[in-house]
Amino acid sequence: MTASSSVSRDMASSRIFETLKQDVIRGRFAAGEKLAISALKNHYQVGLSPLREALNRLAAYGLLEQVNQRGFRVPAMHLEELDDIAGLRTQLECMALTQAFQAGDSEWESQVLAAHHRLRRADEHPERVEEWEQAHLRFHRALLASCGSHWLLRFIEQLHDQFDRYRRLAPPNPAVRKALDRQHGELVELALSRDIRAARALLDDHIRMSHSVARGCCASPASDDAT
Amino acid sequence: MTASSSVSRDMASSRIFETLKQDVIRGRFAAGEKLAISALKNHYQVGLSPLREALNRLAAYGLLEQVNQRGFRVPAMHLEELDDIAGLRTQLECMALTQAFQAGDSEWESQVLAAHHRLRRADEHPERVEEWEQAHLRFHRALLASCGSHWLLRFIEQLHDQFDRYRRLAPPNPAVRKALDRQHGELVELALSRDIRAARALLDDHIRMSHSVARGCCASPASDDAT
DNA sequence: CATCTCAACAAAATCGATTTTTTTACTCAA
DNA sequence: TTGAGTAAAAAAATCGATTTTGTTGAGATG
Repeated sequence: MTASSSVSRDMASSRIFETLKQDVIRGRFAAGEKLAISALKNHYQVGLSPLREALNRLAAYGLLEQVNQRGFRVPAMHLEELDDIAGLRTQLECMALTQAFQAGDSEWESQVLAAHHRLRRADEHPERVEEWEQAHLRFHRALLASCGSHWLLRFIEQLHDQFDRYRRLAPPNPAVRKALDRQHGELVELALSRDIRAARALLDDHIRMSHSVARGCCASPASDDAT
Repeated sequence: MTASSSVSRDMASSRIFETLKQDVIRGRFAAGEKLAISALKNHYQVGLSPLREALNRLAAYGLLEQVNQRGFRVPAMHLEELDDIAGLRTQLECMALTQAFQAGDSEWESQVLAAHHRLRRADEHPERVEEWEQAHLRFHRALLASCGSHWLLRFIEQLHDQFDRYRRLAPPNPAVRKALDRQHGELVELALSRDIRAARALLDDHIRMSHSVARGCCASPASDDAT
């Protein structure tokens, strides 16, 4: 197709930004760990300048911390912060959901259905975790996409990334996964019938469930060591 | 004082970040303008690396846009986006205000009073605009500081910066300023008496007033030109 | 024995130069 | 006149080297 021919590959700094972002979210670094810049440079095989630009962007995004003359570190994790993130995420997503239901047109409905279908398909291959993760993210994006607020969506995305950092510490749990998946189906139905009240309650539950799972794994936090 | 002796000056990149941030917010660049990197380098007298790191941070923060292989530009301004920013800011600040009133202790009350006093003092020198602006920002920060949510405060700060970019386009208006200042005083009283309902209504009005002022100046937007 | 100093070391931040990409200006043909 | 093609110019991105700053530990000092 013609569209894909315009794939002007992005800059090294953008590529390394995405890679590092995923690696932080997936917990490939220890919480509180100091990032040795030259080690990263060798590991990812990139130059110093694009690497530093990526680190700066990640720090501004909140997935790294920058200390004055002593480089970058992965933020420590605290139960307290998880609760903050989950609580705010619930409020913002419910807000967006309401607006999305009010403003959503039939194109939105189609996208939600499509995203849900992809999510169910991804569920058939339990071994490909990352594909499911991506489909899951996209489903929730699609559900709120029609809310009409650029900034609300932006903050929700940011909170989602923060939340995922905690959630992914927890080991996979088929029972929970199954329950969450049932909720996804119900959310689609409620979207089509525009049942705002029920959908808000369900989304609240949905996040609460993930929250409590993540909470269990954050309880004994190998957090704020540094040395 | 001893505290100020620990002024380990920050890196060049942080300094230029702050400078550029203020310059964008204060409208020293045209909306939609492309930033010529080497021109900035000369103008601010900094090296390329710290400059680029600052630009990357600003882009991640949302005060600049980064296009793939063609550098950075100041975001265009749209009435539609102003409405989005103002609406979301109202919701988030009211949310934070409620929590701040519930969780605020006497230390918080003291800080609010102190910030309000500084704001009134700054008001006595109408010529020093930036001092008033800073005091104003700090007053609103102090009012919400005890809300207990790091991330909520972070998002509010970000929206505040975005909002200011629009608000500062409007010419100074003594009548409006006076009305806003009266509201600041009322907010302090409502904070001390913990009158959540009244305070939310007042804060809503407060933002709405600034919003409509900014809206007047955004109506004929010299916005998305680029050439 | 604890603490301080300072040199050697390691790491981060910055600079200057090079490489890559985009934009501009121009030529020639339809 | 217009439009495609192309070479020169400009700008952005990246690299390698240098400078600056923080850290460590041996030896001196109280």
